[in-house]
Amino acid sequence: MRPELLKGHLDALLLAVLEEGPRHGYAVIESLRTGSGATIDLPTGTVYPALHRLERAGLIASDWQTVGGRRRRAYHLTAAGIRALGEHRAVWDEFSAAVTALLGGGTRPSTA
Amino acid sequence: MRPELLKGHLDALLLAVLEEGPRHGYAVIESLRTGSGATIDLPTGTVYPALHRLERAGLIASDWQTVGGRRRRAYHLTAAGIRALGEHRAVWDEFSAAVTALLGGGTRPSTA
DNA sequence: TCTCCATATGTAGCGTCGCAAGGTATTGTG
DNA sequence: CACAATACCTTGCGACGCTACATATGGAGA
Repeated sequence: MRPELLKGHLDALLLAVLEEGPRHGYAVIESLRTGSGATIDLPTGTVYPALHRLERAGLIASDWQTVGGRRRRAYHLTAAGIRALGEHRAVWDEFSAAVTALLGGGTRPSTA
Repeated sequence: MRPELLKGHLDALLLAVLEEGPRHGYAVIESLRTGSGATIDLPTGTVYPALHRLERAGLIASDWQTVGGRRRRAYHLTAAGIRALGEHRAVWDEFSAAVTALLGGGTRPSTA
């Protein structure tokens, strides 16, 4: 699928994944892929900067761990992040409803 | 709502509106607003360049009209545009299903 | 008549942000 | 010793929606 479709929705997805529990970057990518049926499969160059952005914004926080000699950075939601996730969900509901309505308005043949 | 959410979906919406019948730019904006319950309310600086892009891509075509002394440019779908709209619908279905699944995965409290 | 708004179209430049590409380091395997 | 998998990071590009501005006509109101 065209990648730019994500624009503006990435933050919501990252927050939603972290709501299920703390994850490090690599694991976040895994969760997105499995949770979406392989539809959402993001490169590290997309996810890591996005996580940094969210941390800078105070929506998530991180702790460094060392597991088997490898350094990991585990992210978890902050209170502000939980709030933001709620807003994102509301925005997504409204946006997706609007787009679905407009796209289905013509002949909607697929639903048959 | 945040505007960048549209990224990548604008073309689909424009094609869908034009599927209902030929429209000029101003009317396209109107149709999007009314068809989405005022959620999708786009500035002309967004819509006109997008229509030009779609025409350059061969997905829509235009005819100049003069109605009441005012020049209008009426756009209509081409065969390629109809095909593209179908693909856009499929992509949207997959994308929105994936995002909805991921966003609802945690606690989904709103649906009660 | 003059002004102002709605209609109707257009462009230039900016900012955002996802992505491709490249880079570092460790553990384990052959 | 080489190579893959794990795990992290950054630079720079490109796409594209938006703000702001510019232009022109018709009709309503002062």
